Amino acid sequence: MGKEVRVRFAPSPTGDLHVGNIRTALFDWAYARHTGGTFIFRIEDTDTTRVTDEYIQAAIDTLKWLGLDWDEGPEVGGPNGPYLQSQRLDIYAQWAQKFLDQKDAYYCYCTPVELEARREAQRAANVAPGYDGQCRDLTDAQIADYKAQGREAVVRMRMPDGGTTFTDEIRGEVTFDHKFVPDFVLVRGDGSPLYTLAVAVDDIMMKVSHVLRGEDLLSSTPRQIRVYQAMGVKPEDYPTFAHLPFVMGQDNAKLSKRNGEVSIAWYRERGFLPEAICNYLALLGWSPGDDRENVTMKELTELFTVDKVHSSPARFDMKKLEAINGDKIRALTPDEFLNWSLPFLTKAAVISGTDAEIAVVKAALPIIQERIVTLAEVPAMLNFLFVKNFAVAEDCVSKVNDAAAKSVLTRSISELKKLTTWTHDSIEAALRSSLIEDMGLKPRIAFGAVRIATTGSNISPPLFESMELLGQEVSLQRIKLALAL
RNA sequence: GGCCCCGUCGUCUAGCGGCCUAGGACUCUGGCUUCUCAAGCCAGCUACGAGGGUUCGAAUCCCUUCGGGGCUACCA
Repeated sequence: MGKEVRVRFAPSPTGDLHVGNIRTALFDWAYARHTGGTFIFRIEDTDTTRVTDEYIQAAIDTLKWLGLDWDEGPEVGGPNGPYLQSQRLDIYAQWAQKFLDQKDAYYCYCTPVELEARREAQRAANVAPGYDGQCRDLTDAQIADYKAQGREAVVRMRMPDGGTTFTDEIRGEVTFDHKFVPDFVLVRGDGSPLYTLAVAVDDIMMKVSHVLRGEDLLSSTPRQIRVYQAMGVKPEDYPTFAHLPFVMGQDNAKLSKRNGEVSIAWYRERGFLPEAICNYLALLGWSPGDDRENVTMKELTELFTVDKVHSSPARFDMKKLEAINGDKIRALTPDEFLNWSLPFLTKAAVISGTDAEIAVVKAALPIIQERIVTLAEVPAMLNFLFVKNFAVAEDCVSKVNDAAAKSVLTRSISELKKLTTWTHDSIEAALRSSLIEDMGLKPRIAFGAVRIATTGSNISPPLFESMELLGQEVSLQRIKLALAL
């Protein structure tokens, strides 16, 4: 109550940040912003065999792209740094030594092979597997003997008898009996710290007040609390825990490459807007409490509270993400839409980026804004305006080379040639009076032929607007070309 | 196996003992609109995992059961 809110997002970048990570980051960020607190970004890179600099940089870029700005962390610094655990090794070593001195921790000389054998035996005997405490009270002679054998020692935390009970903001009171929380390793044989040591130390030293993280860490909470105790932290100064439900894949398994793309970079390339991703992810495990679904980032920070977070896992649904992305695209201002679209157009080589091209794009975007779901569709939608070697799509040729279509196109040419003003209104008026009224054709038949001739496809943005953008000369050229098919 | 978490339409959710013949959104189906595709509008389909209690009354509280998930590392 009343304590300063400090939340952290602390990923271990062993790969690209995925949907689940980002949902956690989003909630951390939203909570910090909602409360006017501090959002800390910390990199948990104690597992040097799996974390790479590339992944760390990618994580930083992804958070930036999503608009999840942090107050303390990489690049921005802060008073509680450094924010990369790999740069805090001496801190962990000091605490580990203190725990050793206090007899809260002890050196364990068991080898991985021995441990595995004993665990196997425990499983076979149907006993809870876990460290059996063999090295808890070694004599000096035993230690000397192990050392003489050249054994490496890990530092292990002593779990006292009893249990740990804490209140999870999302799940309520949770209790773990220490019978099922074996003595755990704090420091590896090579002297490097483990997650269990580093998180706890950092959360305390960085004055983290609220730990919102994935529910996979729920059962590691008693171990962290044990470290707090050893650090001499008073219970009222422990962070508040809130374990977020998982984001699952379609088949109810943890999200993975197999059941849906998980990397945020993938969504970025596919033309999803950061705001759409955040909006959709916010709805996974949280709701404003009413029927609102479309929220901006700003509204999210205003509405987000932990008590509205679910305790049950949610399945990721691409269709709904797409629907929201479409909504967000439609809500873009013309300039925003232009800025988001340009990279996709140049990457697809539809335009090279000249001012003249951009002017056309700018004029054309309004007519496609409500017909696309992702930005990746923009190139295909506008390609007909820029294509050098225009040709009618294969599967559409048969629709414009019959007698009926040819008469439509012939008449269109003669009518359109006469126009002295070339606007979608004048084009429509000319075509309607000649093709529909004079020739008595159904609009979809008549305009369909013109559409294929001018845009090359039976699916296109609105016809008359498209022809206006194309210009009189090019439009006529293309219709003549179709007539020759 | 043990420990822990979770369980409302296909999916995301609203629901905190009577307002629930369970509401919204996405998907799907049908229709309207319409120059194609969209968008928009209307309609429809479909859910409280099961069984016991408690209560005048339960999706809401309790128990059991079944199902799903996590952890059980010198990963995080």
